[in-house]
Amino acid sequence: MITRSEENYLKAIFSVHMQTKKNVSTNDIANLLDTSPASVTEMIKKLQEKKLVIYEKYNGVRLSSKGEDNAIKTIRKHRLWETFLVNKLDFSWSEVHDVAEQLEHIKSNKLTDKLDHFLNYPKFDPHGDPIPTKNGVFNFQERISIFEMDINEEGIIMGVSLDNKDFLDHLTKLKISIGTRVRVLEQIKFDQSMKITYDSKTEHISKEIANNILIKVN
Amino acid sequence: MITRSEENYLKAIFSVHMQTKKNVSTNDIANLLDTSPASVTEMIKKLQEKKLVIYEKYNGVRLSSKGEDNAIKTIRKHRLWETFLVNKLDFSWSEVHDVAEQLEHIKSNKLTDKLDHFLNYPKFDPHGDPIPTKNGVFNFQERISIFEMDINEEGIIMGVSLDNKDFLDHLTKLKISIGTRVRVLEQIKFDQSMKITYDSKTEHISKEIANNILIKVN
DNA sequence: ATTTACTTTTAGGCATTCCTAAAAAAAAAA
DNA sequence: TTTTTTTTTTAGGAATGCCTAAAAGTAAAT
Repeated sequence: MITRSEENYLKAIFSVHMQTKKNVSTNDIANLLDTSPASVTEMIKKLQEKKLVIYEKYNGVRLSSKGEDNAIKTIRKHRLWETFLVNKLDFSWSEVHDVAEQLEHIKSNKLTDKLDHFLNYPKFDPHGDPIPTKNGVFNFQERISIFEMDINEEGIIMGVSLDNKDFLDHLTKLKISIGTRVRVLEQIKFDQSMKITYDSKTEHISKEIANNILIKVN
Repeated sequence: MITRSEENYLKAIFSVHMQTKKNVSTNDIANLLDTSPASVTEMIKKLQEKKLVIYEKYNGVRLSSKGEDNAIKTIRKHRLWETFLVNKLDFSWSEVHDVAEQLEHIKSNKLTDKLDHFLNYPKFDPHGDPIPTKNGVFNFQERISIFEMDINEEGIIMGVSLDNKDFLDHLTKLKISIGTRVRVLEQIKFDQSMKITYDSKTEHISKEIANNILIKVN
C-alpha cells in the first residue's frame, strides 16, 4: 500500500525530473512539497525500501519503474478529476487545483477508468496538460510560451505553465482561454511586455504573463 | 480541522444513535469501526475536547450539535457520491460502498453542492436511503421490510437495510431493484421464508433476504 | 588549497492513531 | 448480596510523518 504522502513525494520527484532530466535533489523536493529537507531524506529512505525510487546518499533520487508507474497514475487521476470538475461541474480552471489534489488519492482503478470513459477519454486537462492513458502514455504536444513567439507570429493557446489562482483568474478576466488564437503585435524593449491581439481586440501583457501562456507549435 | 478518522467516529456515533436513540457505547463504536475499545475511548476524549461530542465516563457518548452537523455532512457526501457512481459512472449498487467511503472525506463545500446540482438534487441514494439537503434535512420515507408484510399485501421496493456485496449481488441476480412492485403470496411456517411475486414472476426468498428489503408504507 | 557557503543527513522529539495487557467500574447472575 | 461477567478506561508501546538543531558532506569562492 502506497500512502497519500508517499504518492505526493513520487509526484514531486516525477515533476522535477521532467524539467531537469537529472536526479532530483532533496532540497527541490522539500521546496515543492513545502516540508523540511530532513523529512524528505527520511521519506526517500522509506520509498527506497519499497523499491519505488533509486537513491544514493548525497546524490539525489530518481523514480524506479514501479515509482514512475505510480506517479503517472496519480497525475492521470489528478487531470481526469480536473477535467470532470471543469467540464461537468462547471468549476472555473482557477478553482480546481486544491480539490483535485484530494481526489487524486482516491484508490480505485475502476473509478479512474469509468471516469475516463464518462469524460470521453480526454487527451488534455483544462490547463492544456496531457492526460496519460490507462497504460501511462502521454499525448505530448510541443508548446512554446507567447514570450518566445516572434512579432506577427500567430498561434493557438494550448495551455498554461503555472497553476496559480491569481494568474488563472487574470486570464479569465482577459477572456484568454485554451483554443484562443493570438498574434503578437509588438514587444516592448523596456520591460519585455508584449502587445497581442485575439478575438479582434488588443491587449498588453507583462513578461510574466507571456511566459506562462503556451501555444501550439507546428 | 476535523480529520478523516474523527469523521468516521462521528458517522459511527450518528448511525448507532439513529437506531438505538440512546447514548452510544464504546463497544458499539469499536465493533462498527473495527477497532479496539481502547482506541475508541481515546478518540472520544479528543472529540470531546473539540466539542464534537458530549461524553461522561462509563456512560457512552452522544453528538453535540456541531458533531451532528458534521456527521450529516459526511453522510450527505457519501450518498451523493454513491448516486454519482451508480447514475453517472454506471457502477452497480454493490460496488459503490468502498469508493464512497473514500470520496466522502473530500473537503470542499463547493464540490458537494455542485455535485448535488449536477445530479439534480436527488432525494434518495441508490440503496434508497435519504440524502440530507445542504441544510441537513433528511427526506424520511417510512419503510418496512418485506418480512413484515401481510399475505397478499403489495408494496414498492424503496431500499435495503444491508450494504453487503453478496446480498446486493443476489438481488441483482433476482432482478429486484428500487421501484420494483412486489406482492407477498405466502409465508412458509417452517423457515419463515417467503413466496413473493413481481414483474409477473414468482420467487422464493429466505427470511434474511426478506428482512433486508424495504418497501414504502402508506 | 583552504575557507566559506550550501546541501544533505543524522539525532532526538512531537502529534496522530492505532494496538495489547491490565486495572477499574458497571451490569448481570447466582 | 456477593460473585462473575462484561464493559470501559488507563498505561505503555508502535508506525507514520512531520519538526528543529547539529553534524557531515559537497560545492563555490577566495
